[in-house]
Amino acid sequence: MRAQEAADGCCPALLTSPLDEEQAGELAKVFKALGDPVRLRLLSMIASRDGGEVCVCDLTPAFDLSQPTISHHLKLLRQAGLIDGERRGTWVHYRLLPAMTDRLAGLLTRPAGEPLPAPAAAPGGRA
Amino acid sequence: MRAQEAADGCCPALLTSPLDEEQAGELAKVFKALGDPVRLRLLSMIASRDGGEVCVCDLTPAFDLSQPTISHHLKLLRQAGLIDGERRGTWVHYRLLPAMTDRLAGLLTRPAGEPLPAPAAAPGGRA
DNA sequence: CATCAACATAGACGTATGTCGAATCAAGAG
DNA sequence: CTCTTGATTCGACATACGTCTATGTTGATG
Repeated sequence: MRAQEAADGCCPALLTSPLDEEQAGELAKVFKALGDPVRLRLLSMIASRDGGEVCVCDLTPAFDLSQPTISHHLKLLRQAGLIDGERRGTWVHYRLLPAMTDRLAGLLTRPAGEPLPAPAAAPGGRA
Repeated sequence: MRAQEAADGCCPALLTSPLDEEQAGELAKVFKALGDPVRLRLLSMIASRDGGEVCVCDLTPAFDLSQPTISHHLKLLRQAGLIDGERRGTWVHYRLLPAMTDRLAGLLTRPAGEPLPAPAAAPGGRA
């Protein structure tokens, strides 16, 4: 399965080797799930709970959006493998799946020994 | 936990404290820029270059897309603060801006001492 | 069984996004 | 100056996305 991650140690190595087309597609889904302010806040609220679980009834009132919309965003986060939900009685509790965030963090972390790209000689006024 | 180092400068601490609405909007733009397979591969190709710079003429033929489309994606990556471009003579060279990827990596990295959410372990009342 | 509350799903609608071809701008060669 | 090559910008279009209202499903309660 994860054939090429062994080549660099762990993961698909976004920053150290050109990304495979298939890997790029998989990763894009996850990043796309993070590419929305509402979902980012939802993930943040879920992840920062010490117990690790948050009831939807606690999430919904924090936004100025309808309940189905929140439910929709939670579904996308779940489909991206970032969170998981479980029904307990009347309420549904969501929790973070740290495996995915760990993987992303690893992808975006430069190897320690990697030389930073030498900055251009004299940055001028243009950005 | 003194999670947030600065209001807008360094580390909004996605996983340890609820994300601010404005921070979420800013972050979402960056993640949205990463939420496309083509852009992920472009970023990967640029970042993995040892010299740190890649000519557009090297990037375009790697895709089955028109040159304007590649240029469009590069523009989005640049607007997200992930890469920067510089024209040298006929060709334009792009390079990674590691500050942004470092920031994202930090956001997605859990603090070492942070207790991982135990999967349905605590039967007691939730806080 | 009837009813209510918490979430999820379905369909609809406006906007954003990815893509293209054509036009335009920038730099070098004849 | 003109012509060619590299790259961005522009205008258009199909699709995807975020949001809503309406409806369905699940579980608790009387």
